[in-house]
Amino acid sequence: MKKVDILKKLRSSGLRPTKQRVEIAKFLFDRDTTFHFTIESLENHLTKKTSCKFALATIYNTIHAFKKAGHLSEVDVRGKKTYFDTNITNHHHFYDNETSELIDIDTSEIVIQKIPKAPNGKKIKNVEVFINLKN
Amino acid sequence: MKKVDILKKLRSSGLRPTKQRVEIAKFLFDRDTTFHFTIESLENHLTKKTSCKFALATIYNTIHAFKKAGHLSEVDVRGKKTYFDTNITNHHHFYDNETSELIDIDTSEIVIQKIPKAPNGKKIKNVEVFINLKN
DNA sequence: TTTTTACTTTAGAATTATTATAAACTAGAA
DNA sequence: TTCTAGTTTATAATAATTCTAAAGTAAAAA
Ligand SMILES: [Mn+2]
Ligand SMILES: [Mn+2]
Ligand SMILES: [Zn+2]
Ligand SMILES: [Zn+2]
Repeated sequence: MKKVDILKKLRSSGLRPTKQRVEIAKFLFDRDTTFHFTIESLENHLTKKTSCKFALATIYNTIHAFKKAGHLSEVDVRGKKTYFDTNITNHHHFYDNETSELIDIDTSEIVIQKIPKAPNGKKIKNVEVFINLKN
Repeated sequence: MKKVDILKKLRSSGLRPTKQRVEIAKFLFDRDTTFHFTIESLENHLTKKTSCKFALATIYNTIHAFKKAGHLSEVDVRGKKTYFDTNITNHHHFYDNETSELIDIDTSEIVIQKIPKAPNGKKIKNVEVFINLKN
């Protein structure tokens, strides 16, 4: 992924390319495998890997703008912190309780043979499979 | 379910049968269908349906004791509040985004034909299917 | 029964994750 | 360069949850 794509992510999220935002966008999107993170873990990575200072509010604001623009998704994980995901396609997860890590599962890797019909007047929006791991 | 069962729930959770705890236990376990709730919704129901006063801390403490004893389970739902479940068997859920309500799905109603194997050195602990509903 | 003890309830303080605020700063237009 | 709207930041506010310690109560001991 080139720098022009980073700028595109920012522009399409309605964000000016400031120093902090470019660093965040590069960190999130300039990689070839999915990245799952919390705001806290992202902050740690950013302060470790860049020479830039980040107010927590800037990280929250930028991540929310990316999410709103569809560049990030959110994953439900037990616990108090919100998990975000750079994989915005429909997919499933392994969750390692020991390490608190998420691992992507492509939809093609899970086949559901039988599923109940939605309650009266409702439709199925999407199906999420969450596989808890143990040692 | 008889009162003796309520007392058994309390005893097996290491809790003395006080007025508040008996009311909470009756409200949660003296019913024949699953009850999904947040601490806030439970507090509302309790103050509405009983003549007893409940400190929030008492509700939190009691629910956590029940959960620790295995009488309640927790469900991951998007949002900030923790959801609890009186159904402690392995099962799945519909989630209605409009009403924020959970509906149980028995494991027999979902058949998974193909599932990826767990990552190296890990085992599958359980599989949770979460079906989001829309109108 | 009364007394004693350990456990419980409670109001309010503390903590944690998140969101809001408003003053100082800056990218990009004019 | 100057101007303006948007941005960063420290800090305050909020929401869910947990902690605390004083006052109350269940159940054991006497
Ligand atoms: Mn969560
Ligand atoms: Mn949750
Ligand atoms: Zn993912
Ligand atoms: Zn359930």
